[in-house]
Amino acid sequence: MEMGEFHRAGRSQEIMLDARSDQLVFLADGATKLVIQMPDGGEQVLSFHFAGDMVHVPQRAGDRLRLVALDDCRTISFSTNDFLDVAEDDPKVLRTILARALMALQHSRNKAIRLGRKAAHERIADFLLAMADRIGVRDGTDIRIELPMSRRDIGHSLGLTIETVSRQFTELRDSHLIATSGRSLVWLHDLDKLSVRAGHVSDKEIESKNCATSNKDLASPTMVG
Amino acid sequence: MEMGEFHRAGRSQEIMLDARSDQLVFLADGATKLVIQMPDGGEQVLSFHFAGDMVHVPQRAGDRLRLVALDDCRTISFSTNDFLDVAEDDPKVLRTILARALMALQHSRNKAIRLGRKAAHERIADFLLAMADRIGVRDGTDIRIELPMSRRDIGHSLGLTIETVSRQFTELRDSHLIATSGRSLVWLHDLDKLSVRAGHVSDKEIESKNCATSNKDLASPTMVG
DNA sequence: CGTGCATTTGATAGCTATCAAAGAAGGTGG
DNA sequence: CCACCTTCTTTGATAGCTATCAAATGCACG
Repeated sequence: MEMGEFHRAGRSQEIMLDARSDQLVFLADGATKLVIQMPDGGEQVLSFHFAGDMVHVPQRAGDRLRLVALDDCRTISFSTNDFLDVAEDDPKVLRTILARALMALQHSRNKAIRLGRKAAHERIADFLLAMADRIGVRDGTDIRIELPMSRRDIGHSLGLTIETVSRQFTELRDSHLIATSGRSLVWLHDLDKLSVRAGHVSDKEIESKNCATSNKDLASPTMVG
Repeated sequence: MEMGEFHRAGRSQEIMLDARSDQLVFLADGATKLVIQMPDGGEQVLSFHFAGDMVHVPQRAGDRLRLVALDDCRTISFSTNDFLDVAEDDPKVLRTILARALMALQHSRNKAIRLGRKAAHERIADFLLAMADRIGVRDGTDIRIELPMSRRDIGHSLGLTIETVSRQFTELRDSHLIATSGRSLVWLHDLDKLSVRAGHVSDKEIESKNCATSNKDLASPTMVG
């Protein structure tokens, strides 16, 4: 088997993969999006990935699927079969890969849940909470997020237009649930209210929560990408 | 490790799983749906499954996720960890499981693609093509499908209301692309035109196809469930 | 400091959800 | 075998939401 292939890519550069076989890509650093080009010219973002993530890129859809860097990033990619051939000696590795695949499946299912419910404000709130989980950092009582993706990417990920995404951000800003600065900085002021807006929990659940369990226990379907 | 648990279930009965751990369910016979109960009372169908399918039901969402029989079916379920503990001796089994998980991931991604694009007629056409792939049988020049799920299930799967699903069926019937009988029988008259309506291929691609490759070669993202 | 691109804002049209009611389908008991 | 009854499906009218089209503003970069 060959060694994995190392790649570096800058903002909006495609990460070129061997189209001759299924690929397993490990993202060492940075952020990427997996996009599919639709016949009508549109684009759909299937998932976002961050440092440490594993991405499976099937061969079948080769020419239509693209892995694109959202910022400077480094990757190592393998042919899935080659990788598994080697991993057969070590069941632990296989199980790790399987666990990651099942996690990716959960994320994808959660994405489907989001897209299946139509309200734009729910999708945006859910997206922000998912990003907070993934790349958010505490900043006083807020959660600060530096979004590596554009409004367009967000829209393509959530099945919304860029204008609708923007309007939802504005609405969240007017409601004092978030603050923004520039294109990429977002502060989440109130995770509870965002959870309500995301449709994860009802108002009542939030009320009772204040005197009981932590937010983590009530965690609902969130997702990355 | 314990042996897998056998289950039988009839139409709309829930298949009870051990909530103490992730479960791997093998569907020996029949059809099932994996549904999640939303806080607002709504339901979202994550996937449909048929004889031979493997379903992964994560523990985390235990009380909200339900595996429900669409007709008489038999299943064997295992704790994922227990199953993998045994499978470690046999890398082939692990790889098979992994391959199935990656396939489920592809299906889920394709579902996300469907839901991400808003047009109801595209979702319905895509759904019918996916079902044709899965459980369709040739019937002269048609493909005949016996749908085990209700219009409500279809709607919950596609993020549409039951009324919209019904209207789309009516429209396809009026366009002579399909015929129906009773609640569950559907005949697909023209896969090419359905592919166009599903947004898989453009009109031009269909025209050129008639003197070149088979439909399979042009296969686009379709999915099961 | 200007230039190009991303984002925001506004007005309108189209699509789907919702509400309401009629019409089939399949199952049950007489 | 038929009438009934429940449930599912179909059809219709309306309101609400989001896409689309158009234009202005803001941001980042050279």
